[in-house]
Amino acid sequence: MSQPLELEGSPAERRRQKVRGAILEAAERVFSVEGEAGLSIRRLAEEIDYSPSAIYKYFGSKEELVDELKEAFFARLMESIDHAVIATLSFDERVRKCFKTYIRVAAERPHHYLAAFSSMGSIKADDGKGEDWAHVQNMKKGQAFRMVASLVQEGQRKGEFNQDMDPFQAAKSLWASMHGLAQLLIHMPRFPEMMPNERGVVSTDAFTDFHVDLMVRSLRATDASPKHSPGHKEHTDV
Amino acid sequence: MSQPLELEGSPAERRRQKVRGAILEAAERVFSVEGEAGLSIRRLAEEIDYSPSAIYKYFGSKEELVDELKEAFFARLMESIDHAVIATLSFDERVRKCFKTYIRVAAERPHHYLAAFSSMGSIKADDGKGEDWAHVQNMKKGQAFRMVASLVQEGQRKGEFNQDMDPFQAAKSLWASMHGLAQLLIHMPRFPEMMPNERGVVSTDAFTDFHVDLMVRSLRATDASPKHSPGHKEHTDV
DNA sequence: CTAATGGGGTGAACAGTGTTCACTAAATAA
DNA sequence: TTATTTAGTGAACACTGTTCACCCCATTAG
Repeated sequence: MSQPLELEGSPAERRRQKVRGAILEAAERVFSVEGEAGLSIRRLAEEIDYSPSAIYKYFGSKEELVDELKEAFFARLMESIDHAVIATLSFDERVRKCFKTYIRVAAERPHHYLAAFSSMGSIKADDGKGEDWAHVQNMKKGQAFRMVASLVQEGQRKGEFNQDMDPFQAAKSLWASMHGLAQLLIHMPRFPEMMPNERGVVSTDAFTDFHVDLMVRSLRATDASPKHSPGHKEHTDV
Repeated sequence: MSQPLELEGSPAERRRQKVRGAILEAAERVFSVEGEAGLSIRRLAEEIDYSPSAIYKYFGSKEELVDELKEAFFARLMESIDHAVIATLSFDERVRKCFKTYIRVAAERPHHYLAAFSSMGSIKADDGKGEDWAHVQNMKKGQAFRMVASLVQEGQRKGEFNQDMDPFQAAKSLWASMHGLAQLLIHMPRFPEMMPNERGVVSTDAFTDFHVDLMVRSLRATDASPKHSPGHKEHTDV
């Protein structure tokens, strides 16, 4: 994945990037196991044999450092989904694979995923200006959304999905459902086995399949007339 | 809500409970605004005019104190849902009200809700023994689940919901979807207004309605045969 | 080739945090 | 009244993120 190759720039710059890389690498190592709580500047400094204050020559703050870890994680998440979706043929399987990959990757790197969704501590101040979540929109240019939304649109064109909903609103709702399961799986790994009133324990994979199945069902075209649907279909291609 | 009345027990015990109550009250006050991050023992001590170490005569640790706040919150959440559901007549509206109340209360007390779902820091060690989430099962005796599960069963009896699924698995899935939206609303309050490609901003209420609508749709009976459903119906009444 | 400059690296310190512990002082029990 | 709990205290420990004056050396300017 990471290509050491030849660091570009002057030898000074190369040395700098090398140290910077070492910091990030060590940070990633402890963060993936112990999370932000276990990642202290002093410990990090010890791990790379530098003084704590040295780290501040490379990163303005701990938050800045962790932000870089989160960003890298999100890039990998998107990459995983892209990879999984591209290699899938049937439309139905493509949709399912997209959701399942998201949930699986999130559960595989719990600390990264949780950190990515935490304004942490004092909840992000809503400054009124609509940029409070600009990072999501910029994040791979909102690629995740466009992908899910376009899958919804494809389903609508094929007549498999309800045409009476806005694909973007649907994508947001689907995201919420994915996010919810991911979060629960992280916080309580035994969640899927809970309340098995038929014989046999339900595995994480099996429950994820079940959840995704419900998600897909919620999109299906039905003859039942919707009571109130705040998403009029507007034929804007994505 | 809170009834001061006559604290039971000896005068000594009464005084003790009074101080304990003052601590909890002050803690609740700052926690609801600033969350666990803003709640420090020293600040709390200052607020009630005691020394920091005094607090440890009443609570074993900060975590223990916060746990009590969380528990109280969950009790209120359940109460709100109960209240909302009982006062609703139509089955369809009852289901919707249940989901919407959960999401609304969660979003109204973001710090409490987030704290309640955080093993926080080093993710809860999975000791193999199945008690890792016992607190949820004990929490009002899993009342929330039984309520949702029984709503699902009612729908199945009425023929409105798909009979080919286990009500408990469905309840878990629905919980995940609720939880996901609640979480997203907390972390990005402007989430509902995101990507409005038809005219007009989508309010939180409207988007919640939309999401709940998809959740209900996912339960609806269809003639389409399910591909793989890990929830065989077992007629075990709840 | 020498001299000045900039920047990597350092230890000490500041302001916090949760928590413990020896110690009073007061209220209760005998 | 005496003995024994027990609420309350201040100081300290071991942490945390972060800053600051300083040193030293590599790179660059003259």
